[in-house]
Amino acid sequence: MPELPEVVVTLRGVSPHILGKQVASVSVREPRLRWPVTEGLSSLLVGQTLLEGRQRGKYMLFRFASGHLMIHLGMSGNLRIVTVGTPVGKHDHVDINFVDGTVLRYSDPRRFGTIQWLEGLPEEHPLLHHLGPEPFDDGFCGDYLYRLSRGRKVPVKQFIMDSKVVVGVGNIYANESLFHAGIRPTLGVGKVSRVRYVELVEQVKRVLASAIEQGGTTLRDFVGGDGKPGYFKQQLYVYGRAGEPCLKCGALLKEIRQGQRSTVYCPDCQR
DNA sequence: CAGCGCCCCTGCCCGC
DNA sequence: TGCGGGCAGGGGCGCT
Repeated sequence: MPELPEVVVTLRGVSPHILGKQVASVSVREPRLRWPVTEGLSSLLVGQTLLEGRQRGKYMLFRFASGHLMIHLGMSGNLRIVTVGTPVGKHDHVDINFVDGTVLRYSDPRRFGTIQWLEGLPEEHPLLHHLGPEPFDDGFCGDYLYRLSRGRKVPVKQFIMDSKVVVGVGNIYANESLFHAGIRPTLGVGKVSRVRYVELVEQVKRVLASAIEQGGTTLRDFVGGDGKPGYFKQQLYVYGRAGEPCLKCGALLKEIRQGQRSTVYCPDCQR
């Protein structure tokens, strides 16, 4: 589920409940995630105080004095705040228990996520090392995409979903951004003009920002319950609407597959 | 190096 | 109602 907006909103949602608090214990009920949960996580964390929570792409980074706890939600993960003694569900794989009884609970049915302890600089970690700019960075601009794309042939949709190009643009928002920019997802990147990249970047930023904004209001429930925090179904123009009429021009939206993922576009608005 | 296809896993939805 | 197949929003890896 989580695309960048969900990650950002999750981080904002859980942070106030755990920042500045000391870890009392850690339980890892299921270490077999995408990569196994760091061995001995408990002894690495216990006694340390959470100093900061931030995000790099879809990775969340929680800073402690001696390192960072890195959490990725994969496709089906979520984080929420519960209290000690809250019954454990089938997919509640990891708990970080704080001394005041607050629990940061990680849940992930498909186990595509990851929880790793990092020593040293997070940006030097192999999983973060090659990441491109954040979508809201000034460095992510039309000119950047234009220069990076010259001489290449990848379809523009795969290009903007490549984390070496820019982080945080997942399938849904790639579809949506391309729609709003009027660019056909299959178009080879080398053929896209500079002005069109300027437009695309603008749309990526706008679409992500509005999803985050929407999430901030829809999704305040990180606390308590067995809550799946329920992902925000904001207004999507193309994703999940194959065969339905385009909301701008009425033409029927088309669906194709690119890199094992579904692409939906308007054959009239996107060229 | 660029560009593909594969695969980790469970849940859910659809059609029979 | 039960069951099998296909599909899901991530993303690294290994092969050509």
